[in-house]
Amino acid sequence: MIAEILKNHFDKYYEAPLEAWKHFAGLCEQVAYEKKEVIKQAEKKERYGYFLLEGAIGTFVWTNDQYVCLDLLIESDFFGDELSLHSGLPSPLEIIALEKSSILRISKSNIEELRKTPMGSLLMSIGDQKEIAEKQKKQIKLMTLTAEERYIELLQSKPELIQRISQKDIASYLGISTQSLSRIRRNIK
Amino acid sequence: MIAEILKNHFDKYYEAPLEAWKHFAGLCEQVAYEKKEVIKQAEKKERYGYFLLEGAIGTFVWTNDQYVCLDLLIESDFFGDELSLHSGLPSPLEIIALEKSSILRISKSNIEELRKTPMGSLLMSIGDQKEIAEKQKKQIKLMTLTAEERYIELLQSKPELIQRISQKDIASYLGISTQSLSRIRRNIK
DNA sequence: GGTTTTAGTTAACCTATGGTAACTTTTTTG
DNA sequence: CAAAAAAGTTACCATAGGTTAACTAAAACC
Repeated sequence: MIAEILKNHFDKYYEAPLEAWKHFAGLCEQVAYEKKEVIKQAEKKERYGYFLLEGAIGTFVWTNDQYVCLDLLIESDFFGDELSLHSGLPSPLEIIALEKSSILRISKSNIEELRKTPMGSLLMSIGDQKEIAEKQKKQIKLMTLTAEERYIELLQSKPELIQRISQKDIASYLGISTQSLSRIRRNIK
Repeated sequence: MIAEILKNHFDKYYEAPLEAWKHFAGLCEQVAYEKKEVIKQAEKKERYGYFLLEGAIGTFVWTNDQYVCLDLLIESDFFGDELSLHSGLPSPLEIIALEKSSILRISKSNIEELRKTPMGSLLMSIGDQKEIAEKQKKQIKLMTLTAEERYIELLQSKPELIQRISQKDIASYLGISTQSLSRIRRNIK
């Protein structure tokens, strides 16, 4: 059943038989987080990769005296502090459950196990490429769109996210103050 | 000799015997570009990965009515339109030689060949991770620093780049107008 | 080598967004 | 359920950075 969710989510990128996903799911454990619970602490080493089955999470970083939201996610998708996981070093990223969430996680050692299989290494590579593409798009938006345009774009591309995530976090994700977001919301109504 | 440059550049990330780098170099061809020459055209498919031996290049994209510089590079480093190369689809990225440049390039089929070796797949993965880390840093800077702070940061972290690249391109890379960059340069002197 | 094109500078003005602050609404907690 | 804390709204003012425009300097081209 979890294998089906994984297969279903991944079929658009890479088709593998259900058996393979069952094997994948077998390497994972399911964990539950309450709202506001910390999934990965800042300045610590990450030891897992995650797949969000149900709920919402946010990735944050405290730099240059500001708390910034780098990413917001609602089910279903992979997430994690990939850089820390890969390098084995601590990173400043903090990952927090923004709703009561059900999460699948896979340990670093099982990831390495998986990476040895052709499917595993392909999955990692696809994951990296997806992440690069996402970050490139985000950079372009930050550089070319106004705050209002970025909000409208998010509203159109991820309407459900706007419904479920607090405006505080959405403002931070868009790189603006909560007051600006309030003003923008008023203006476009 | 080219193998030595590659080994030297990569030793900080991954140590491989010179023989392995000779094999790598053997899969590449050396090409020369004049200043302003287009290395990869916008909306075309990328068929190569590149290593900049000498010179300077910039990655640009035309979106939302603006010409944005996504990346600037002086020797020696890998670069390319990775997303197009990996997906096989056209991408809007344009890569341009900003100085007379000497470049090593490797075809998509040779990359696939290389990826089958343990060293090759590790190199690709390291490259992806480096790119994700770079983009994450850039995003954080865009979201937390002012234009002036971003310029000073670049000045300190890559002084040579500031010397060699035109202010037009640096301004675009920093996400500001050339007039603003002029003003900033005057203010900090 | 002179002309045209491109890059860089400066100034005046304008606007989007940040910061402060006071207030209301919602959520959390004992 | 009441009290406290957090989230969201609104208004006012301050300012970083964009835009336009006119000018200068440097590079590219015939």
